[in-house]
Amino acid sequence: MIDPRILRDEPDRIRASQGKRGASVDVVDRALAADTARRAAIASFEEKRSAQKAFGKQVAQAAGEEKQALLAQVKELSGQVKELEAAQGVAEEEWLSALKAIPNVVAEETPPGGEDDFVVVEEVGTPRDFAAEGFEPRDHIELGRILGAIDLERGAKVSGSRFYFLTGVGAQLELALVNMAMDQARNAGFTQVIAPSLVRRSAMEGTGYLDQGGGDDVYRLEGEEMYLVGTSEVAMAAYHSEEILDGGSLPLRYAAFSPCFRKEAGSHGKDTKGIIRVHWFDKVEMFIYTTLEDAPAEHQRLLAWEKEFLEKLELAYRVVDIAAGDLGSSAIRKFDCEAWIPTQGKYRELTSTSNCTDFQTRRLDTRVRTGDRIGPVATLNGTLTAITRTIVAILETHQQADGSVRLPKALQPYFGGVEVLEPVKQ
RNA sequence: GGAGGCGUCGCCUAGUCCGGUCUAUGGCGCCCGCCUGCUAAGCGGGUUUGGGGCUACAACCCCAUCGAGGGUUCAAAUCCCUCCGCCUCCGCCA
Repeated sequence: MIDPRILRDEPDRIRASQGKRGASVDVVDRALAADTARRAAIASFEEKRSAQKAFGKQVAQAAGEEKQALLAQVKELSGQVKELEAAQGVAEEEWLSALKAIPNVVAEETPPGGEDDFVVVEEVGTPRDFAAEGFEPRDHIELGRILGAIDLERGAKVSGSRFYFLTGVGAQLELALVNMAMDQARNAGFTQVIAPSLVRRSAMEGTGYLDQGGGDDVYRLEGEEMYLVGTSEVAMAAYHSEEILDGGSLPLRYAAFSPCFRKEAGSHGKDTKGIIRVHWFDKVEMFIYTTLEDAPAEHQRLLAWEKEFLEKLELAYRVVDIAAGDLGSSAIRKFDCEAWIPTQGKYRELTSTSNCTDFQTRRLDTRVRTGDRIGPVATLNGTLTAITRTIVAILETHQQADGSVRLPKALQPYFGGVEVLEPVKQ
């Protein structure tokens, strides 16, 4: 939810942002009108209410005939107050829904346009040239099979399509990656968190995931108002909801591990093979609470931590600055790190970091006290590692002609010093 | 899953049975000032949050806020309903 003050004082800033997103400006006019109507409704109600309260005091002191007379008079007033109160409620609701329909005001630096209008910020490392090395790379499905690391057949048998078992070195790989990510985060001053992946409706609602397409991508528990999170961002954003944080405690940096669940509705036919796009995966997510002023700098730090992790894994990747129209409603800017996937011959998203400013906290009612002033807090999130895609990139990038896979140096200590994963079958 | 108890403006607490003088009591903590060689003590004052009006986003006035949302009533912290949370006991379980 955007700051109502910006809507009132600088509606053109929002209109410009909508333009950059390629979205309609109608929502802005609707919200402005709703704000005016709301304030009028508040004024009428409060005026009558005040009169009623004054009357009430007289009633309390009066007795006998005088009291009866007063009661007769105040009864009508009471009816009016009720009506005006109801009208105010309606106006508030309309205002709130209009306000919620406005996505966050994109950053000045955010490229305008849609999905294809991203800007490549940098390319790090060089994709391996397998032709020059003289062999055809195997895809992660084949590698996962011969290493005994990924069992897709049984995943489908037990849970359905887009499910998998990580087995043997595959399971080891996940644990190593999680530990390496958590260690990096801890060394950078993060608080490590294991977050619930099942949340109540208010948490899911507060982060806005139910707005987008009515929550098409979100699993809901049958017969209960509980939801499976698609990212621990949901739990971590709700973590400090309805709290006033101490200004001195900022920035609050959390590294949260949780399973993530996505229905992947609408992506039928995309990435149907392997573990690039699955209904469930585990992830270590960085989540930050900080001041609005510091948010852009913190965003860069998040990006730097993501890059550090990918570099330790010796992956070739690029950083892209996502265009306005491709941002979620809560982000003002987003960077994706995309790793080179050899058998696809292209870069694929491995991590993503967003600056959501005070869009989420306003809705979840998280604020900060600085001195004697209470003000808004910014939240930012960034992937440290989404296990399945990280595994895909590692296996494909570091494979050797015989089907073995070299482990990146930084990962070896988390693997008992093992340097190479050897095939266990052909 | 069953039974019972509880939820008051940072923390503790009075008030809830019997609705109006609750503009919510008192203590602790914290802030400002006074006093005192310094400190402590003492004394005086302040200390929920959101919204609206007016404006310098000051002061001031108003409205809401006693876990949340409804209801009854001229009037609700107080009565009724629903939900949420916490605690105790039983059952079940890792």
